[in-house]
Amino acid sequence: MTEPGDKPRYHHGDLRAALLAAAEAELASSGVEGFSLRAVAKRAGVSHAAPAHHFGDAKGLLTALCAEGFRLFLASQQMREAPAAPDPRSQLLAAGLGYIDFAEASPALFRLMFGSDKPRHDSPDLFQAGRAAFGHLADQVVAAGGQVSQKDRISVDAAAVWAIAHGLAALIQSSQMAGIANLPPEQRDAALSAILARALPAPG
Amino acid sequence: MTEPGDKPRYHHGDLRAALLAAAEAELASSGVEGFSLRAVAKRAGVSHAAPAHHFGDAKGLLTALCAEGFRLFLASQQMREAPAAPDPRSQLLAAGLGYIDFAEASPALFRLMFGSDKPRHDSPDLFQAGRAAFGHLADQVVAAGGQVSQKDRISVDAAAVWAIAHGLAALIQSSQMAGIANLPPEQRDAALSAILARALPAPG
DNA sequence: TGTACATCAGTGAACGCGCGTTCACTGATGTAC
DNA sequence: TGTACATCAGTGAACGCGCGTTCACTGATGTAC
Repeated sequence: MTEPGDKPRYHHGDLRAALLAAAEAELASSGVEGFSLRAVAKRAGVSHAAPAHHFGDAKGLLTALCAEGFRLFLASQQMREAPAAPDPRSQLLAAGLGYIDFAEASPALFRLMFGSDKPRHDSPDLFQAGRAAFGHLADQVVAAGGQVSQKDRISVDAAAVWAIAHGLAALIQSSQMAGIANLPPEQRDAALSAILARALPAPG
Repeated sequence: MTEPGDKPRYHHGDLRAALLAAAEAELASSGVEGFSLRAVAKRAGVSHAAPAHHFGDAKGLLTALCAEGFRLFLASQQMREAPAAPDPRSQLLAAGLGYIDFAEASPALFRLMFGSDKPRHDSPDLFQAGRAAFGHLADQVVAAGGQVSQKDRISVDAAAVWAIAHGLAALIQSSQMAGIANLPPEQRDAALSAILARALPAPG
């Protein structure tokens, strides 16, 4: 992506990052199903063979974008936690709101992460990014007094919080809960918090 | 789809239904993103121009399949209700289990219905089928003592039940809750019911 | 019952399209001496 | 500081592929008389 005043240079400088940004924009505008490598390259102002140098093939680019998505996803949760009250329960509800914000703000990315076969789900980078995002949620559940898995089993507390946040996110993302999503921000947040709170065992 | 012993006839008889069945099978084996009209026609044993007579174009076939999916989705909920205890609370939990069963049994169809742009979401047939499925869930919530929307607003009760069922369904469908999904059937159902029950206000 | 004819359902060849990938290339960069 | 050279990053033309759609056609069906 050449900045307005720049001379186009043969070597880009940081094409990898520019391609990821272009891919995110392209995904948002064309959706998972309409996504193409050539369109991303065009958006980044580069020949369509260039991405291969950085990502190998098309799946590689989508995999990297998906991992990036999990990092943004985590950041979205943390963005809500910062201004919230410091008690664990408030922090957990805030994380839930951040979870939903992300799905609403980046629906195509959300779909890529949770409903697409295109990324390589066995990629270590992707695995680690996903792990970090869900681990954060699990930590919040524990802090709020819930219990989380020993070994691979997940507790009812953690599963309930996760499921309800994910369900709200997915339904809003697919325009199936417009009644709530279209409320004024404060009412929206209050309604979502009330629903999220159902997942918690004891009313703090 | 010609039965083993049949002579292939020029006129199929009920190609529309056969194409829908082939489309469902093709979707299951190739996924939403790999779905193609030609593969469906091949699977149904028919030239790839034939579907146009029944569905217009590729989007038309996917739209019809999606509507069919909502009918199966409703049936899956009812399948669980039949053997369950007749009290409203048990019936609602059963519907939730049926909701999840469907996503697990037909993940690609679930994705087509909830996470794809390919079907025409303004199709009256599709709209009606979706409406019937969600209306059923809403009825269950009301019967179990919750309150549902006046006008377009949805109640906290209904949204919570819907969100938690949907979240469990979506997460299990994308292999992100294997810890629960892989339990032996009875434990699985018990765990899911316990989580679903969180959404309900009063412990009946 | 038989024939003519309109309508319908499926065929198969052809079309243009956008896609991901490959490949020989070239311009830019960095390093060794 | 200057030159030679290896390496890297991006180009652009070409490839083959599968796709959805179109179209003239033909076989089957149903109906009117």
